[in-house]
Amino acid sequence: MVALNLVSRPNKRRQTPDQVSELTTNRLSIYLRSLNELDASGVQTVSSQGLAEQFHLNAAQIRKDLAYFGEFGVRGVGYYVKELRRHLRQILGLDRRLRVAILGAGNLGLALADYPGFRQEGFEIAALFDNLREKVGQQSRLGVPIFDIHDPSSIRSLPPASRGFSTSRRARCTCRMM
Amino acid sequence: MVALNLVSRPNKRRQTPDQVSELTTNRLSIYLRSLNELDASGVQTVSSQGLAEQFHLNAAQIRKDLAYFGEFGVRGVGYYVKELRRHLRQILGLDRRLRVAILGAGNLGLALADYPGFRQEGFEIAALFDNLREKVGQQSRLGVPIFDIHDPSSIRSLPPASRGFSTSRRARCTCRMM
DNA sequence: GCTTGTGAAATCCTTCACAGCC
DNA sequence: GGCTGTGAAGGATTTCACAAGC
Repeated sequence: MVALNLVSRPNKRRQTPDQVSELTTNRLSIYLRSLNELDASGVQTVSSQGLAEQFHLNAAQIRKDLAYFGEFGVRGVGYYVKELRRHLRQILGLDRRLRVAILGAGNLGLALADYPGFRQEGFEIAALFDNLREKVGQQSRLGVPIFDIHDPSSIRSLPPASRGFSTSRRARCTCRMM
Repeated sequence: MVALNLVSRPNKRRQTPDQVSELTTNRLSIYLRSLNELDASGVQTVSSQGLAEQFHLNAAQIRKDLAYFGEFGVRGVGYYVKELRRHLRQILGLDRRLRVAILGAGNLGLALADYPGFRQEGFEIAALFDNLREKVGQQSRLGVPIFDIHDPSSIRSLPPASRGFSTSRRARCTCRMM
């Protein structure tokens, strides 16, 4: 059993609005993936049309999604990839390290804990939880410690800088990889 | 990098409708998870209200979602858990074995390939793909074979019964676990 | 009594179309 | 010329409210 919170919703009330639709924020994380690639390929600017074609979306929708958080584009030019990427990471809350815990330290939990792709995106897998006594106290190959799922307070033994989880209400994982 | 297709959308045109909203089908798989648990606990019937409270949803919405595919409920009683579960599994296409491939045979891919939870839900992980020469030809601990990602035709060596994948267009994974 | 199924109303989301700007 | 930002129109989804049925 695995719990992860990868698609971090924006903080309520960041720079703008009352309520951002979840559909919008889901798309933002899609745009961000594309911007990461464009940036890595050295592309400087991209138009809403360009993004739209990639994802079979409507260009106006993309502009609306983005305009919702500010005026990031330049008329006649499009969006500067680096700049938009920075903005999206901030809007999605990916500009700070996000500490995450994984429930279940079986093969899957251990593999997820050490998966480099998460770290790369700014997620810090800070702890594993399991209900098997013999696992508690152990750690993953890369050193993620395993705690007793029935004794959440045991996490106190973590150094304070690593505490403070954003726990998702349900043990449910909604992740997009690459 | 991992590609999985867990939330199987219903076949276009099963028993009813022109177009089922993806929002609806996503919720169906949420209901199904709950029904699995209720069934396992021996609960016989559940009302739309009962389901709604669990997920912070509107009871009318749940009734609409379900009524879209037929009249599964009984007025004054609710829904029979076993029966509704069977219907949902059929609607979501989980009543037949679904063959799935995973791209990437790293730690994560290998752990996913052997994760028992998938099999349990009727998914058969039939193949792994990787681009590392030394991995091709190997297999996971439980015997899922690894193929060359650059040579998809190599999958021909699988016994015919295991062929025929539903490939997702993008290497993207949207899975909910438990 | 309680609960479903469902039109109608309300709300939310997407698309169009164009003014405004580079 | 090309592209963004955005009001308005159009669609879709959700919620309300209640008739119908057990």
